[in-house]
Amino acid sequence: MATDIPADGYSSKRTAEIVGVTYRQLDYWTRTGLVKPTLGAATGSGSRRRYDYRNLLELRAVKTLLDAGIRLEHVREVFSYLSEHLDEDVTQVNLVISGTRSVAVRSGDEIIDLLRQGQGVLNILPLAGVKEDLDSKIIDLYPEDHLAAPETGPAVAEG
Amino acid sequence: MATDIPADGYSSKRTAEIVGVTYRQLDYWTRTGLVKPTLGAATGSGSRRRYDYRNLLELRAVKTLLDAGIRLEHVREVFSYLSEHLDEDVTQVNLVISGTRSVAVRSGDEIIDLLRQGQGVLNILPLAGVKEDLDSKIIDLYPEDHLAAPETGPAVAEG
DNA sequence: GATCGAAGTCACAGTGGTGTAGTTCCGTTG
DNA sequence: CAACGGAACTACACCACTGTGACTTCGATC
Repeated sequence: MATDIPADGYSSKRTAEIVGVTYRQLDYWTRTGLVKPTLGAATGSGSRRRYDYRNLLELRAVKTLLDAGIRLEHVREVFSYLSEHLDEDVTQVNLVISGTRSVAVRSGDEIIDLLRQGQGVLNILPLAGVKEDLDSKIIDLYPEDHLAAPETGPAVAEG
Repeated sequence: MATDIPADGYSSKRTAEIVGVTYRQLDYWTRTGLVKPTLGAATGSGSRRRYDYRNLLELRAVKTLLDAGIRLEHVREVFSYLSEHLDEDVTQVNLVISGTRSVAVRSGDEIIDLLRQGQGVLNILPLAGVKEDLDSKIIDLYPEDHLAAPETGPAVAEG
């Protein structure tokens, strides 16, 4: 099964399409260190970046936060935390951002608890939605590639 | 009792101090229409703006959202809604921002419901905290003025 | 009507990009 | 194997937004 998943990931252009940002924006984010293309960073003009499925998940979460009106600077702060926790069962977790603190929260009750102590604003990002959006976008754009999906998602790269 | 509350409100400088922003920032927000000093807009160099207690509440909410990393542009969108609902018992309400939509939500259960349908990010601002912070800041900075507080808050202006 | 505090104005800085024009790598062709 | 062509990274200039600091100008008050 594992050999069904090409290991060469996604190109910048394709990643941008899937995530729903411009190439220039993805380039900017990558150059400024917001994301690191797991399967290969750029080494100069003509080299190619390679993003994996997890990168896509991260990028989609970033875009969702930006669309919600959160400043990129703030997303950056939050993001080191988020990227460590995308491994957990993403569909069961809500990301809660309280000021500069972030936590992964599993149940609604926990969120209510946080609300009670709540200083400032809670930003709640249901990660299940992020994954859903991402997967359907991949299938949408490249249905023919979507033949052997691993548990982590479609994750089928271009070939 | 009503006569105990000076009707001339708060000057720009004082408002900035209480809300916890620079004078220049408050000036910028006011010039660009984010807030309108209820008790008197500027009519040219040398004129004086006058903010009332409700303005302070609005401004404090704005600052809280900004501190939470939300873009001013987004705060502007949300704000027309918020300013209409600051009348309700502020200490009982949470402001929930979902995308560009805003709602006032009373109980935690309602928030959980919103989370379930949740597209994108929920930004939750407990307004009780906003009022508390504001009031204690007023008393902090100007204890001698705090003699006749109306139900809406300290609301005692300079004189 | 002088003084002084606050509003106005202008220029500039940092963030978060975007458009365009190279530049380089890499696979293909001759 | 060398030249070619295209994809995609890079560099540079430029934009809007969100301020800030410095200086000017005006209105209220004494």
